[in-house]
Amino acid sequence: MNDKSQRIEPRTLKGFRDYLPETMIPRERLMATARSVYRSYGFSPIDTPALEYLEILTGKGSAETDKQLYKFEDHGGRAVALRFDLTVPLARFAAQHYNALGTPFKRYHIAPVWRGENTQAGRYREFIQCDFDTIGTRSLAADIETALVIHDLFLALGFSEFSIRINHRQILNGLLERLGLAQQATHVLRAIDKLAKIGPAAVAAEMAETAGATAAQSADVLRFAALAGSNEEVLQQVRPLVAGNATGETGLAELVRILQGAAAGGVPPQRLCVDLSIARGLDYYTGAIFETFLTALPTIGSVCSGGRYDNLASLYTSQQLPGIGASLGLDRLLAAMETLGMLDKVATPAPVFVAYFVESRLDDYLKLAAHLRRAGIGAEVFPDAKRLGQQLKYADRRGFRVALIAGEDELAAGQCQVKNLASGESETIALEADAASVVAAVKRQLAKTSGSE
RNA sequence: GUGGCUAUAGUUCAGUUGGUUAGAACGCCAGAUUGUGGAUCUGGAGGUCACGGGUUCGAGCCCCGUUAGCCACCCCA
Repeated sequence: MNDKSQRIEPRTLKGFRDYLPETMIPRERLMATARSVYRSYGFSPIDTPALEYLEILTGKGSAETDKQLYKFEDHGGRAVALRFDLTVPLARFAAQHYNALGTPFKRYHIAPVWRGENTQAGRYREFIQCDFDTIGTRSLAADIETALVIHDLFLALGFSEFSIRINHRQILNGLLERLGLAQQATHVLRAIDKLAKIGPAAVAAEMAETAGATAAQSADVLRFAALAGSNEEVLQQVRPLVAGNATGETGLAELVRILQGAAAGGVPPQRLCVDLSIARGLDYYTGAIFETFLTALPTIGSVCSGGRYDNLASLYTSQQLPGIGASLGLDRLLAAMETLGMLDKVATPAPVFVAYFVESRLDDYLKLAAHLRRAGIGAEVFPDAKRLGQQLKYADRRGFRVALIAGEDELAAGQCQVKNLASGESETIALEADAASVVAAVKRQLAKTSGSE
């Protein structure tokens, strides 16, 4: 077994990753933040299996998603696949439990999904999505609420500079109808979606190639996709372009209503911008569509996207299930926060370090830590009675914020040092049977240092 | 899936037209300081040069394959 040639090389599959504490701690914090924002709006948690019958996942898929599916045969000879998003499982789930759920139904789902596509920076084969959806209602109140949730979410995550880009599929469809491009809508929208990235000339070329658009049609499409200015200004310019087209006028009216509601709900207009170049590649969107960009890092792409769909579960049930939802890309957002330096290098989730000073006093340290935990403060007792300097170095490296130090001298005097590791400040506190004063001193010190957990 | 670039200590990288025992910085461990961390100094551990084959008297360096990473396309979170 010790023979090196027989040793198995430890490694992870392409596109899959291990998570060390310093990346897992912020990851969990983000998930907890998303969870609490979703719950504050009344969204309920659900979960579904990682594996589904292949036919469930391929039913609505395009050739593209089929290629990305991890599919195989299980031990019983069933054709199965790993879910590649959380929306298709929701459709199956809603169709299957329709009667038990009732409508409207609001759920959130934070879970990993798998895509067998090529990797790239911030793009992996296994990643977490944080979805929230409202199904069973066509009310624009749900659309408005989607904007509010996204807005609250990014504020709660610590961002102030971001913009939620909003558009409406029916406006796009109305415009395309007037231009005679309605049949090729999917290709045209896919091309428009790339406008910011590849520029108008390349978009025109793509539309000519994939949608057979004439030069005049391309020019018209690009003209409306490039409309800019304040929301009022953009809407003003769109109005005549959809005038007389029922689809376009409906879309425009809905968009106006959503903007008004979002403003009433507290979203400042600079954070919710009408952007007619937002198209979303997925063809099942039928109404409002959203993408969210970080002002400091627009190149990373959308970190939270979604939109309204008319009929989520038509493949699985005859029930009409309209809805709207969005998905936070946790791993992409983490990659962004990493490059923006927004993540603390903390490798411990407990803020208090208890030094193991005198070997015979272990029980005293254990009691001290227990009192802190009872007060809701995480505490770790060092496992070895090593030199104090080494223990403090360990505490410092891991990002502990307060250290408790009690040697023979302190214990004999019925005292304990409470040391703030950020400032170096240390106070000596009386150590009562219930350690109440120490707990109070720890709370005081923790309040002085910023930090989470 | 297609095309391009890359792979040397835990990390970031040196390594000269192929030529003896592969280096640095940071990190890690220990000591200077048998009760006080983030500074300094000293010492130490750690690499079959991603893996497998080939060319050569000789390969970290050249060739082929595999794996992984990065970039573009595609698509998307």
